[in-house]
Amino acid sequence: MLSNVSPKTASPEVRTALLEAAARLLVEEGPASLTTRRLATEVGTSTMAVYTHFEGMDKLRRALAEEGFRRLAERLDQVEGSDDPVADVMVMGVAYFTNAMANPNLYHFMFTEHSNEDEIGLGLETFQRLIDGVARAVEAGRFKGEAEELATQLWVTAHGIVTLEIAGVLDGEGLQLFAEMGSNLMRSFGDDEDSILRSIAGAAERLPPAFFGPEGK
Amino acid sequence: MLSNVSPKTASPEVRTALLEAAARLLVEEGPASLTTRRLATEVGTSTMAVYTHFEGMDKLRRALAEEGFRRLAERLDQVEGSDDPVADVMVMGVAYFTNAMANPNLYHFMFTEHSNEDEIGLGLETFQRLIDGVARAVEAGRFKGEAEELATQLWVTAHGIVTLEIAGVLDGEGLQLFAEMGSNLMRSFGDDEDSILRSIAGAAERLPPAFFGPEGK
DNA sequence: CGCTTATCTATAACGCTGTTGTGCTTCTAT
DNA sequence: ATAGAAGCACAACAGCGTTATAGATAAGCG
Repeated sequence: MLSNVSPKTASPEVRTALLEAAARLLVEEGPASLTTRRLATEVGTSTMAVYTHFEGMDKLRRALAEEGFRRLAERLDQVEGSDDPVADVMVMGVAYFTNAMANPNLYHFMFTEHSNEDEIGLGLETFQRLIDGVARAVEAGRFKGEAEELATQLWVTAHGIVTLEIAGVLDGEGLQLFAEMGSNLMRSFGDDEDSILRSIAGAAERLPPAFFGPEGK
Repeated sequence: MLSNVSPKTASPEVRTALLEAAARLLVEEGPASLTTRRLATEVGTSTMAVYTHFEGMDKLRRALAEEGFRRLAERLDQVEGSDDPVADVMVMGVAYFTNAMANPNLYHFMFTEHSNEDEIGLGLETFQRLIDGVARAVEAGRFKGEAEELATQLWVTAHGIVTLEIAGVLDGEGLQLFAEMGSNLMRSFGDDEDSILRSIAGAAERLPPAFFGPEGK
């Protein structure tokens, strides 16, 4: 490899390129493909770039986990609020589930890679979207209780289903199970059966156009 | 290392020693300590033992994941059946949660390492314990529905809480959350509030003696 | 402009990893 | 007793993350 045209100080985009290459490799080829030499080859640089723009593979992997949460937050932000906050939460739930199942390697990575103690609150900013949605349902009188507490129960259910589905023990019935458990959960939140059924119908109308399909690749 | 007294064909216990050393290393020092050379040193042999008794690190890791499910099943089998099947399920739930939180590295490993397609039903034999417990509650008229379906919902909830707790986002309130969500879940299974409260009281009596504490190490 | 300084990078090397090949030792079976 | 098989130690391979070193370019300042 000849040392030809090489920018020196003017290359903050190498960091972005590394991160995007890492995300693509993780999604398409799995975590084993995340090596310094492979990343360097993909970006067209040397392994030193990993140490210049990150502090090593550990920090790069952590940045990649954050990128995963950032993409999930972006997806959740695409869910537009309506006059039915419960339907909004349902649509967010489907977005969460669909996004996770479309990129299982990335989803698993997000909840695995921050095993280190520092900055435990990795996905909390993303989780705030769900809390806000639940808070609107509480304010509307549909849910009774503290928004964060209720949102946590929804998160636990979604996360449990997604991870077990990824592990291969749910035989692809994860989304259906999520709908069932989600309905029961919302009923335990104080919403009445008829309202839930109407919100399900309303949420269903917002889903079929493959709104959450694009990133299915 | 001199080649001194070395049994040839009469050593099926080397396989067990490797597996136990692997489990101990995983629990005490984390997944990074699972290397061929480290395992060989721990057992007092060479790295070739990994290839003699397993087919390589991949198969050894898979066997270790199975060992984790085997230990979990053993723990669940320690829960004695009583005349209150719902209380039995509650005690099993606490056993599941406590066992997982006592060895988070092993628990995470169990659901991660079978990423390969072959033999997806790794923990299904273990899961059968929960299904049987739920089936007794159904037969007793406490729960309404198909046992496997209800057990799956309990498993999803427990797994979601455990994994999020391990990830560090539940601030140690996992067990309390599990009790709350578990109660709501059982109520959605058709059990009435008073019966649930009585079963909780009955289950609580069987827990305090640190019945699930020994393996807390 | 000329010079210094800082930043980024390529190359090579270190110790580590999983894996494989080879040969020796020991047990089993005929 | 002899032939075969099986388990093991040792050495070597490519690949991994990481580090040290030196070269090349950009920016700052007289």
